[in-house]
Amino acid sequence: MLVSDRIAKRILELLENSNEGIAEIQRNTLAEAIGCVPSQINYVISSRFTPERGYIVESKRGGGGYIRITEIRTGAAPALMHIINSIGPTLEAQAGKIIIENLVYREYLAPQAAKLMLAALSDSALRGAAPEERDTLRAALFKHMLMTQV
Amino acid sequence: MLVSDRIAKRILELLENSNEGIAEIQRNTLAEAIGCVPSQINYVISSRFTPERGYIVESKRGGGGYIRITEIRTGAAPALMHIINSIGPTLEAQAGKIIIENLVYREYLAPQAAKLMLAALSDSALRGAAPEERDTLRAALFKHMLMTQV
DNA sequence: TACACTTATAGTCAGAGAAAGTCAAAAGCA
DNA sequence: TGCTTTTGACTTTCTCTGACTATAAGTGTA
Repeated sequence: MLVSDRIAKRILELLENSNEGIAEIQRNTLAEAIGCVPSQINYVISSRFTPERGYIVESKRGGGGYIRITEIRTGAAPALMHIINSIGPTLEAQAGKIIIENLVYREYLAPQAAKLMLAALSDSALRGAAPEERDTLRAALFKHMLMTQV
Repeated sequence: MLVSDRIAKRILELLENSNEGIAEIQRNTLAEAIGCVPSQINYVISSRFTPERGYIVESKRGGGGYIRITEIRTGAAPALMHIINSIGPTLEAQAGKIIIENLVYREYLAPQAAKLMLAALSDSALRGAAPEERDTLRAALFKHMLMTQV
């Protein structure tokens, strides 16, 4: 299992074990527990715990510093609308995949619907489109499909 | 025996030896074992492990990368496979709509899934693609999405 | 008290490394 | 001759690392 996956898993565990959906970590401590350099924690957070995926991240440096990751909790409809609005004119396959997985995790999307959407957004399904059009198309497809779930 | 045949055979073996019908390979490793260039793995996958033949392919690049080929075991819905195979290289929006409505009527497709698919196949979702590409794209999208419902 | 110095954190960024993907040209075959 | 296979150069994506920077809190001293 990748170091990044282990870090993400650990954070998700902390989120699940907290009633408020808050995980508060100390960067150096977590890095040491996982066995990686501290900056890799930043990498994982900035690549996987973003606002589009439904997280708020705050931190404090210096003595008593911390990183706090908060899971945004709203109903399904506002969450979906938020995502639809936050997706720009283009969307990469991997980014779409992570958003969908997160929606399933938060039970805003049925696994069956998620599978369908993942298939539609995959590179292989969009192979028929010119490469420079794919990300635009993917964004449009995703928005249209999400709209049906609101 | 062709190199491509040996690659395909190897993947099929992996699929058979897996309970879930999943073969996960590392492109470079397999290429080395077979004794070919890595890109030939892509060639074999894109020419033989297609949705029409009942496979779903996912992959990840970078450290810890992989290619995952999932075999769809069509127990419940041969009708869907039949439709996937009967769709040619292009598909018009109206034709897709009729097929979907029919599948819902015959209860092969949940209304929720149907909505998602209709949204993805609509002209408005595909307006980002060049007009001459749309019907090709729609056919590929439809096949990929149907595969997930088998 | 105000200031300087020290310690304890976290953040940033560029580069290296580890895969997979793309595409067009060459080669092989029916 | 026309389709399929094979090859390899180039691209893209994701991960990991470490040096350097920024900020907060604690501590001692004038």
